[in-house]
Amino acid sequence: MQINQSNVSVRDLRAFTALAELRNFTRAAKECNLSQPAFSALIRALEDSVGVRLFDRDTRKVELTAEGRLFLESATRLLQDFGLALTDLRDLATRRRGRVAVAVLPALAAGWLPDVLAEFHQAYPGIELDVADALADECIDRVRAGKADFALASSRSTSAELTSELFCADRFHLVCRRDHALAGRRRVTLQQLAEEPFIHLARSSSVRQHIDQAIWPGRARKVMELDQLSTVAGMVRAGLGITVVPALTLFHFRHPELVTVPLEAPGMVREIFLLRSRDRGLSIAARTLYELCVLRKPAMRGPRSPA
Amino acid sequence: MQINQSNVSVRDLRAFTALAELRNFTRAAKECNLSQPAFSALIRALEDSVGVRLFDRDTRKVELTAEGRLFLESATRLLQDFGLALTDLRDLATRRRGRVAVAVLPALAAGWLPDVLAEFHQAYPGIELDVADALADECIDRVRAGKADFALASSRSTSAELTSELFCADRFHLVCRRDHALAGRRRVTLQQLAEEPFIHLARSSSVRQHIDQAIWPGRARKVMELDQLSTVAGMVRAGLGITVVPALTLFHFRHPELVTVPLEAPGMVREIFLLRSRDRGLSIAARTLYELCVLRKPAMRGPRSPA
DNA sequence: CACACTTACGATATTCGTAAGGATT
DNA sequence: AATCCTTACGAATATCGTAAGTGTG
Repeated sequence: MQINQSNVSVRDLRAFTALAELRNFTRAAKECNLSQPAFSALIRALEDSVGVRLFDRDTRKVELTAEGRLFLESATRLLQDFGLALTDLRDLATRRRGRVAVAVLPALAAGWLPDVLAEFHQAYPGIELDVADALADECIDRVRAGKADFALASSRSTSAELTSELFCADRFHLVCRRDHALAGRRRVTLQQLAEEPFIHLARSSSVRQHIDQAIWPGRARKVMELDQLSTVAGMVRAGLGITVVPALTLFHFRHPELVTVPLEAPGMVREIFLLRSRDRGLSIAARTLYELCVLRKPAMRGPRSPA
Repeated sequence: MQINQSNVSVRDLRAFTALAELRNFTRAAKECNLSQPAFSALIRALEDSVGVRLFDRDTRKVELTAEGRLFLESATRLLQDFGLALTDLRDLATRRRGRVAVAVLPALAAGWLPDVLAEFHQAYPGIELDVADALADECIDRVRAGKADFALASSRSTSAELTSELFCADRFHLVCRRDHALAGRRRVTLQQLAEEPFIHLARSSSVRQHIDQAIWPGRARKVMELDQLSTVAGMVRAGLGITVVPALTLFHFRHPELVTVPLEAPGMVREIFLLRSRDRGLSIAARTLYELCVLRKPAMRGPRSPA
């Protein structure tokens, strides 16, 4: 007997239980796909390893010893537990079970993500999904805290813990009423919007920040400032002014009275990044969703105007 | 990945948990007494075996994957359970734990067994003892039913399930008062007792059966018939008669007014047998007590008269 | 003498350690 | 340059199957 350096394998336990059940070396050996002498040696090695004789055997009879009976209980339970552990693990690997948590900008979460998640869920119905629609800072926090596997946010990571890669570039569009002077254009420029009454989003939104950077505040004729894009849509529809929003939010403005026109403003792009922890790799489930997101990523130019 | 023929060993799990804890191949390898490359190969083989990547590793960092974290829980529990199973088993093997059940004739159980058990218990205090003091038939039943590991009884086994070996031969002694005519003899014969008033045990006792066989009933002057030997002792002491009992019961008659004299009756022997199941081997604890019983067995001639 | 476990032994696979390679800080 | 994981490869070890051995009913 080695000094407590016993090395018992799952196969050993299976051999043991097989012999305990069949009480016959020859048949148990066949069950384990081993020659009978090899099987015999295996059992002997196991007995040495645990330090106790497990079977009383002569040429006619094979019986568990009292100690063997005790060990059989343990061995059976161990095999069962191991099997369960392995099943769990393989369920994860085959994506039959699992969990993915993502943090996504509200615009993407509402407009683009649902179809992607639907596709994902249909392919892997056993995987639990956790979506947080949050602004950039909270997205980053969630990834950093391990509460999200990855995030789609509009700013790069601030710390070295996260990696970021460009996911898509969200270009801006004019939104106006169908009867507006610019409604028929294929493109519009910032200059053409300078004197238009403008419906703004709150200063805290990333959209507003981009716009303030491009159209310096003094130039635009601000009519009002709102928090929700759907409210902005209502205001524009009522003829109170125009607005400018990134392509990914245009789904808020799909309405027969409204028209969207791509904005000609080369530098004016809201970049969206895919953020994830630098050291903590993605789980299989998370990686799968990650890959699907990349595969289904919105076209870089943004969707055409619905007009 | 093999088709569900995974063979994982305890050593693999230990390596896995070591690496999960240390997050460093070199140190974990040392912990497992392996060269670092061998350890690396072992981990890779384990990952292949379970079919899932368990660690994310580059040259600078080793981290569990999400799947690895799940498996760590299982592995830890499995190792713990295995350790417990092994400890239990080795406790049995080293006789630090266990249980022995014996069925023993009342005479042996009261007179001879206590000292043997005391010795046994001192040597192996962790082993639980179950003693049934029962007559021959019940002793046999208990062994056959698996309720006793072995028995000391005064008849051979009736069935082929049990093996019996002669344990000791219990010879008969006269018991009389110190002032009795035969009290001074070194030996007495059956003839010398023929006319003595005789205190009998009940017909069901094995002692009585031996006596009835040797001294045919008509010849003895039966004074009374009792169930308990200690009552017989009292009657003899009161001068109501003599009796004849086997050596192993003489402890009932140790009294200043009583004398015991070996009986000269060659064929008259109560044989006591050690009985055990033919196929079911003895547990380590049982075998140990068995061996001690044989070692401490009463001398074949029976003890000298205390006179 | 037929069946079932054990021993013997040469062949095959695995596993090991050393040394070299490659990547990251 | 130092650290740490991986690859390469010959050597040591373990395991396997065939065949002979042994004991029991």
